[in-house]
Amino acid sequence: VSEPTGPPDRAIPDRAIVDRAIGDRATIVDVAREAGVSTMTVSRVINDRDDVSTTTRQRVLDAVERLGYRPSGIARGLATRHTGTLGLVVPDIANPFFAEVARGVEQVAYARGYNVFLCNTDEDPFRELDVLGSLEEKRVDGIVLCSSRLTGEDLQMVVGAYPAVVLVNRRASWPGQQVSAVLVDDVMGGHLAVAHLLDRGHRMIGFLSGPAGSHSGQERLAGYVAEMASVGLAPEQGWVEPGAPTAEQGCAAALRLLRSHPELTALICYNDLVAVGVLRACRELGRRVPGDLALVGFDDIPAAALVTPALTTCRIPRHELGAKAMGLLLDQICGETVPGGEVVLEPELVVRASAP
Amino acid sequence: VSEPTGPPDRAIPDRAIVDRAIGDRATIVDVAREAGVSTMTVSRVINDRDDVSTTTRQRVLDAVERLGYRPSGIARGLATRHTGTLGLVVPDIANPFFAEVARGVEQVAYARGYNVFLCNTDEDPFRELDVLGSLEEKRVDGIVLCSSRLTGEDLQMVVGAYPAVVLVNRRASWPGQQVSAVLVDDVMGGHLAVAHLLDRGHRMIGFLSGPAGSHSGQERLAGYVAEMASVGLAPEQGWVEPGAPTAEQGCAAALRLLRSHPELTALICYNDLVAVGVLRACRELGRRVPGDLALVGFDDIPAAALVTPALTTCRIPRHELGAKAMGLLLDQICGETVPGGEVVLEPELVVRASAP
DNA sequence: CTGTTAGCGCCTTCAT
DNA sequence: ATGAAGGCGCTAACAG
Repeated sequence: VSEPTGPPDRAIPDRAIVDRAIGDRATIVDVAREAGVSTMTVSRVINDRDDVSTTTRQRVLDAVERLGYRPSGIARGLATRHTGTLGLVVPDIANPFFAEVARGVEQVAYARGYNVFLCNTDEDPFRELDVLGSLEEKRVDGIVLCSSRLTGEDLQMVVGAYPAVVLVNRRASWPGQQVSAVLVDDVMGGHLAVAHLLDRGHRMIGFLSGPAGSHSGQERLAGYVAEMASVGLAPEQGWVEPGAPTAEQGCAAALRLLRSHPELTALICYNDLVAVGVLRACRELGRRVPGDLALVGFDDIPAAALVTPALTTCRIPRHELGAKAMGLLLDQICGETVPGGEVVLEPELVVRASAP
Repeated sequence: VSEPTGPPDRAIPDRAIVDRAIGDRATIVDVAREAGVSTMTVSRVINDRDDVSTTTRQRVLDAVERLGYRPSGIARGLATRHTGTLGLVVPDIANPFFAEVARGVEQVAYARGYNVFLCNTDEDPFRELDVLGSLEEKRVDGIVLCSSRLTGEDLQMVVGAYPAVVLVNRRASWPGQQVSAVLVDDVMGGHLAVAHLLDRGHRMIGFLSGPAGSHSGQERLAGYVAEMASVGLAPEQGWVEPGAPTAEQGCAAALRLLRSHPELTALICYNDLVAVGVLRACRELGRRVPGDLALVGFDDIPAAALVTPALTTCRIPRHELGAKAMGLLLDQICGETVPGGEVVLEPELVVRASAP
């Protein structure tokens, strides 16, 4: 089990400053006094319970208004043992993929009255453990954990520390325990891309498979191979070329692949960035897209629609990924559902100019 | 003062579920008993105070370890009146601009031991008030508020409700009170873009000014006019064309402008999306970029480097915007600084192929 | 150096 | 329909 780097020292605010805004805040006692009732009655009103007479309720409401009272979620959390807060852990919110996942997460949480803590991990397992620890101290009611880099062992400990956990883009289970998860069917993505190209008459279809270790890359490749096989095609070994998932490396990989295998009439790319690289390579080689080479990417990043020609691509439902994850989490927290549920989302082919 | 739509009902988790993970958590009392000391001593140790003997400290630390104890931030918050949590309010985290701001915010907060709540407003003032209210209930120590759509009146109330507030992209002040803010010098952006083009020999420089009501659009335009004037040039009225900030409308606006003023040799665009639209228009008109028309955008979105030709653009320091905002906020919370400080960040010209 | 006492603001249980 | 007493887990202010 890896050790988290110690959490940074908590800054202790100057008392005077804090008191300026917090010190003179009205409490439930003030409201009770102002309304001439007990704190219990105030509590009943602000929690919207029905065993309070209409007139009393109104008196309390008026007092609340007059004093500008806001119940303290902190005190409430201490008393009820649930905080109405959740954690979202992502590698990097500046990555548009996770930004959209976060949007889905936040939207559903907001709709159901929860606030969510945003934590970035920079894909660093130590940092991941660290933020997870801070969320534990904050006593969140549950967490959504995206693309965790934790070892199985660490992950098991983490899962045990929270009332509820949902994984995004990762599966995990141990004897007698399975963690809820939301996943994308990447094999299906490979299918879709190939099927579209086959349908347009292509037979010589290459594959830029991305980083060698990528799980989704492997799955997309599997879908490609299977779909080719379904029409009796066995892609040559040399038709698959790995490479880092950037435009630069995509260009380089495409140059290698297209020079050694000029017979290819279509290319499927690990993601849209790679596809953009292929566009560059083709310009260099004098091959026209889609005329001389059809191109299908993955992800549907914003730039996919902006480059020329616009990219046909396999869209991952990022927003839904987040929304579904939060839905699962909240159902679990509310006890409507037991942990271990799994949702697999299907990608969708967006047809644009690069492979019409 | 506008009314917030009522906050959604808070979901109350099923007791049994919550107890599963929270109920049997070790408390400071357990640790004290295990270590054979008082709770106060444990408190001193976990708060890293130095008035504890080394041997006692070790005994406590061992007990903490053995019991897997984690102090409750909730209980701590109630006792100390500061929670170690902050709020970040943005229009839409899926917008890459705010995603990068958020990254900067989170990074600095993390480094100083704080957790941040992420809230989206969808540019809806009602929703903005609503999330602000929820943050108030959570007793955050401060907030960073991006591109607020609130009226001055509402904003004033909001600012009074928190220990500390920093505005991004908006200035606000009242008699006797000024709110801290981080801003971008858009006038300077206009200067930079024009200066670069003048330097390359352009004189006939048009401006696609974006949405008519846009504040930053106005400022950029002012910078453009001033810089042109500085070399004795007074752009014709017709050289400035407004339009929605999308590729589609950018293309349309460029078509209008270039057909009515074919003499233009360079164009400055409200943002990169508009610039992408201009690229399309030029393709349609058979004008080459940068040969027949030089192009400068704004923002430096990821796609700016991916399109062909890659866009020369005025980069807004988004990450720094967030980082500086959080820095200001924390300094204020710690009492190192008084409210009202203002930081103006300067954009930076990124030279690429569209205006080499 | 260590312990005791008294809350922080709210909710739960049990009375009335 | 309303109220009184006690506790959630932790820390501040004082003792010793």
